[in-house]
Amino acid sequence: MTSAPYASRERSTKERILGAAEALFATHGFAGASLRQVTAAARVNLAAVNYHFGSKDKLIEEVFRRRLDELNSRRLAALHKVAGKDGTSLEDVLDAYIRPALDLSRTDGGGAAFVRVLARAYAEHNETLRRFLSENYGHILRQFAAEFGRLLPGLAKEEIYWRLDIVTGALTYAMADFGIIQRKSDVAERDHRETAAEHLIRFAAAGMRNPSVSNAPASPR
Amino acid sequence: MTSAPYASRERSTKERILGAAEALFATHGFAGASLRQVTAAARVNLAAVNYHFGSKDKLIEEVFRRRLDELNSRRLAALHKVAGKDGTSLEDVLDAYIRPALDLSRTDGGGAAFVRVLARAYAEHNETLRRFLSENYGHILRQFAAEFGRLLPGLAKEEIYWRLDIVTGALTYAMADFGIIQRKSDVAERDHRETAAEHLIRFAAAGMRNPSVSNAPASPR
DNA sequence: CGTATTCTCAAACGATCGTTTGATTCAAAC
DNA sequence: GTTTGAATCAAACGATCGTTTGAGAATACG
Repeated sequence: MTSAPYASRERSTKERILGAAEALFATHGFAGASLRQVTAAARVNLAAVNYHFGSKDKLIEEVFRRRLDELNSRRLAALHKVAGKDGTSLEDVLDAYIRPALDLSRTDGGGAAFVRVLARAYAEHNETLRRFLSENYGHILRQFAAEFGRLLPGLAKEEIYWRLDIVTGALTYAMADFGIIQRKSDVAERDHRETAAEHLIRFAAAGMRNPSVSNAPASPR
Repeated sequence: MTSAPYASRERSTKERILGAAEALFATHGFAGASLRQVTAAARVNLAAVNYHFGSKDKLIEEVFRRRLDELNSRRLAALHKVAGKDGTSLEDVLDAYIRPALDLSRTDGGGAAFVRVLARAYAEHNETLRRFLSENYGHILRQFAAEFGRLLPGLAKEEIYWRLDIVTGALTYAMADFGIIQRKSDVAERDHRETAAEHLIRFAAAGMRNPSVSNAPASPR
């Protein structure tokens, strides 16, 4: 294992494959995007995927790992800036959770595509993928839940996990721009995402703050 | 076109195909579930799909139409029971929106599978499917938005659509049981969904009631 | 009855899938 | 300059995909 040959090109073969796979997985899904589409978009040979990653499944895992590592550390960094402080508000913690995903979706290098890939991953029932995501998300989820518990002492631990779970679902949904409502055509994509994040933070803060009710809420049928 | 031959079997070939397709689409996705899997699970001949439905895409559309017609009419019926009345609360309207989906997910005939299919449809970028869903969902969405506007006169129309959109995303996410948090093993599936619906109604009501803010909420970065 | 229509079935179609192979090209090591 | 190993390439592998075909079975209708 010496230093890589062919290194004097714009981006390495592995990175080009990862970028192309990210974009195509976002558009056509994991089963819907073929390795021939991916390698053609990356302008590399078909065999390069199995050579560099081993298999299509391993490629999928690598697409996730590259972005999730960054997203997780960013969320934790934002959380640690406000966690345990006196003046910290619920909106601050939610912002630490949501903002990094928004920033990621605005990254030039395909972050917007990855957010859609992430939403697909939630919809996929693939057990291998679910375990992979749970390991990554569960780590930061516990730390956020602890901080929410500090700011909302009246809520049970399980209740907090419930609400944070809903926030995550709504976040994934909104960030991926899967809404039924079409945004106005004159509103740019990133302004749309920014507006969505603001709405979501207000929405989520109100939902998290809502006092717990002992019994069933609306019509108990 | 006379009455159908072969009618004297447990369930018709078309219905068996639809049921098997629903279950397999929920598990493996639209591209991930093959017609050979579907016809094998339905115990019908491979060619039966193209004979009865024309193509795989038409089969997918029919899987949606069968359930969405029922879900839409149920939601509208529930809405019309409370719309325009004096004592109607926000929770009542949200219940009219969420409860039919919960009931559908508890249907014996594969409704639980369809809810997962529905969540997949939101994650799919398929334009044909998006248009099909938008036509069905847009219809009831307008009526619900009108009632929400009556109960929340302080909110702009666009704001209501934003929030209702987020509720729909969170609903789809929660109903499909795609949460990160694993439910306790001793809690049955339908109890889990019931609890999720109650949480979602409380969460959504608080979010819908949250007064509008003129400027950006949390950290404006 | 016989004819017509609807439906089922086994088999095959061409296309595309993920993966593997073996030769070739390239850059560094000695 | 020769050797070495990593990287790329065209080509093909077997498997599976959605779809079509044509013959046969089952029902409906005269």
